[in-house]
Amino acid sequence: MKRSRPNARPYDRDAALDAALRLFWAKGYHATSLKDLEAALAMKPGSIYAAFQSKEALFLAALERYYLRNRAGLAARLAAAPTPIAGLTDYLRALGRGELGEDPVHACMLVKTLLDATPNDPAIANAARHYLDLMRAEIAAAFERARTAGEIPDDADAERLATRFQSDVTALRIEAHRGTDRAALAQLADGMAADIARQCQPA
Amino acid sequence: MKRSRPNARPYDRDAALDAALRLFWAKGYHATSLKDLEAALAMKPGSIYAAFQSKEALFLAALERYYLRNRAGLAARLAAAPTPIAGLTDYLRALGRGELGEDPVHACMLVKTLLDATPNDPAIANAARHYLDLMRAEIAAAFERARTAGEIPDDADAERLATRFQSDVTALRIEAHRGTDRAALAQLADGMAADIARQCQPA
DNA sequence: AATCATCTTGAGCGATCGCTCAAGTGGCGA
DNA sequence: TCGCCACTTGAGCGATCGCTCAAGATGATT
Repeated sequence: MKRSRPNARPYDRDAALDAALRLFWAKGYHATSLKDLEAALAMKPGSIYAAFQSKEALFLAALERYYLRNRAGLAARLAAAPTPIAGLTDYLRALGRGELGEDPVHACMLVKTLLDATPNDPAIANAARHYLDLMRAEIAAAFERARTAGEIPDDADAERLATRFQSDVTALRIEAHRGTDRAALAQLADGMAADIARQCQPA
Repeated sequence: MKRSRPNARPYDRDAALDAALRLFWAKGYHATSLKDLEAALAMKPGSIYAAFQSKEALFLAALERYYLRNRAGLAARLAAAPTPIAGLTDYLRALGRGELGEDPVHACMLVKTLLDATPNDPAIANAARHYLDLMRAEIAAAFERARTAGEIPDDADAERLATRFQSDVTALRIEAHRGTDRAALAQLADGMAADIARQCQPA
């Protein structure tokens, strides 16, 4: 929207947002300084403020980007699986094996942001909460699809299952961030996936 | 150790550490300023630096305090329960009902610290990781006790169960921090407790 | 009451924070 | 070829950061 007139070497908004995302994800909002951003984005402070309105706005843009990617990653796994439940449990198992290509840090950026946010940053905390809600809704929708497809019992509680699934994903990512070894991580993910699958069987 | 000579109105080290713990827990290390600490501890900067060596050292002292309390809380629950497994599952259920008297914020301070720490604060990240390891060992020991008491099968993997249990606690606390309503939280905790109990039954 | 060791005080240090804006740069149409 | 104007630049703003230390306050001892 800024590039209305055609001249001057433009900054690469996409690449800049990517770099900002990586940096914010790794260091968190508070610990990331403008100096850090200048280096990572290869932009001078003036340019950063011309392109994005403020450090907070840049963070929010990066967070949205993270959310969209996360959402797409889950959707891709679900689309590739034969059934919704298979897709969800595959997602957990892949997460435990580091097969989701999330290189830099491992804890979920939404969770990191939620825990890092203070009452001084209401916009940031609200954004993180909102995206987490959207992800949970996405998961719940998958469980709903499983129900209408007859994969899980009619009386299964999709909301409850989604909450549990999201908790598992959160815990798994934190465990990865913590540095738990690959074998234990895979074992943990498999256990979670098995429990989710079990709860999807008729009682 | 500082109070070797008996005079001058002394600051209350215990109360100061408590206030620091509450503040750091709520805002995190990076977002807490010396100004905040001055207000919370009712001490001037000079006194703070005389009593504790630095902001980082004060944080580490507060974190240790948090760990000791957490440890004591778990031990109390285990001691009050008829069996180790009953104690562990009770702990989860109590956590889901907010019966552990952890007022201020709800996410685990060790996890918050782990996620907030950057490579610039190696001491802080290491301390958080270390305390988390100690807590996991405490949990694993409880599962071991359950095994020698015959409460769970001989071939049960106490380390694996402890990892899973700790993940559940982490996720549950984050869910509470997020603001999930009481009913859903209790439901989530009950589901986790049931799964743990199930994994403790012979195959 | 005077002494003295101890502890508290708070102004303010240098560094860094997020951010601004006047000056400079460079691709484009004429 | 040259003026235009969108865009970038970077020195540096005021505020705040973590922290220091000379000076003052305090209470036990004599």
